[in-house]
Amino acid sequence: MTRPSEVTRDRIMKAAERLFADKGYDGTSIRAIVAKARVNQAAINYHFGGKDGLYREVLRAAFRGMTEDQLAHAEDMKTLSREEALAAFIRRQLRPLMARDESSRHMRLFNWETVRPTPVLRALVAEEAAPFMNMAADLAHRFLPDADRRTLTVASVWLIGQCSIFLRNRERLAEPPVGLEMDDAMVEWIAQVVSRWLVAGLGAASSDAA
Amino acid sequence: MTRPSEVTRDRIMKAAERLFADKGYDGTSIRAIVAKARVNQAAINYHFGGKDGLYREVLRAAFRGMTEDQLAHAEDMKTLSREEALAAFIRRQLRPLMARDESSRHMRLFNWETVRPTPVLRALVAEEAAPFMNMAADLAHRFLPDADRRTLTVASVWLIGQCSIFLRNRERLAEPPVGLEMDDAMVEWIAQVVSRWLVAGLGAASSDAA
DNA sequence: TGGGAATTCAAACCAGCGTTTGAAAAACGC
DNA sequence: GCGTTTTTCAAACGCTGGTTTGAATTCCCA
Repeated sequence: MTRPSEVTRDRIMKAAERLFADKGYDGTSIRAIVAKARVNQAAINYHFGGKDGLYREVLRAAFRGMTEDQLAHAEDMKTLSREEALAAFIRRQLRPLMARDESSRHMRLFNWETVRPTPVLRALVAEEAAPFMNMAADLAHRFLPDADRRTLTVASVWLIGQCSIFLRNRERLAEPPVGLEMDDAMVEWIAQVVSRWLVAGLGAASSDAA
Repeated sequence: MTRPSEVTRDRIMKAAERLFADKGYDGTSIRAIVAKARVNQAAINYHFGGKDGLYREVLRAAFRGMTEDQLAHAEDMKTLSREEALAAFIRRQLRPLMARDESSRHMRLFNWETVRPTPVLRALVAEEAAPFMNMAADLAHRFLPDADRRTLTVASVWLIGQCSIFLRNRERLAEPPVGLEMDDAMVEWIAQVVSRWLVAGLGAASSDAA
């Protein structure tokens, strides 16, 4: 576990996860990673076979972690009303705006993929993202019990995409002409408002389903 | 107008607009542009002062065009019910999925900026995007007449971000595990469904506003 | 403890990028 | 038509990516 080689591997993963989450794949250079991790430049190629391999590994770990998060919350979700469950779902999506912990980084990594798919890893993403998709699909199903598969699919994708504009534009939204300072209170409030709109939207749809 | 120098300028703009719309700023290289436009590589620097200058010009033109589109539709919007207006707004956002005409390219360019802000041009974007923001704000206001400024702002941003996940992931969504083939009928149908959810969501909120 | 494998390291390599250069060609005004 | 300006062009420059190299070092186990 704490073999010397494992620690550099770990240092690289940690540094890479942070940088990829903040700047995305293209925005992160090998040299930036090794500087942050304080390891030699060739170490990435030695341990991961290249930048792609490292990214694959980081993304895989992030998805695993995120899936665990989701599964852990999935139990709570069942005890919540569908409205509360949806609100929790949205709040978790917006959480990276305030928190800088591990699961927030995972969420931001995932968000890069939803918004700017990395050419390298379609297969992995498709595979690992499935549990997350199911989560959203279950949620949608609670609001649209009579909907067909296609409707549920679109609803899931739509729910997952709800918050990316806020995540990707934190700094810009703070400036004119928008002027939304993203402090904790604001994020919490946005989560509430958006949740309310979504609940009302999907909730109404369930009653007048065709 | 048809001075020889103008034609190469125009060829460059045309090619660049297409490539930037498809691949974004970082994904598009000078060499790709000049190959498509069939002009010399130095022409971009000569006519636009560099890649940044060219992008600024393309983006400015695209925003101008898009603003015109929006203003043109703004009149129609007033004659429509708020529900129909919202549906039209969403349909225009999704239009780039089916059409490959000029205004679709403008919309896709704008979408790149909402989703992955270019460091170069914050000022321009903030300035030129204002009319589009106002459009969304007006729309939100019709559903939330009693809402405060902050709520309207969030609602506008939220509306603008609704469709980016569909625009940016056309190819991926077509594959498993999602499997949404984006033909014209599908796009039209998605526009309808999403519009209905939004209408119901914002419509309900107006009645129980705090 | 000795020897082979695993790991680190500084340095270089190579490809692609945006940009610059300086001369050749074309266009323009008189 | 001529001299000047504008515009094109092929080539190269400098820089930053990711990757490779080969020797030096460290680790690990017989």
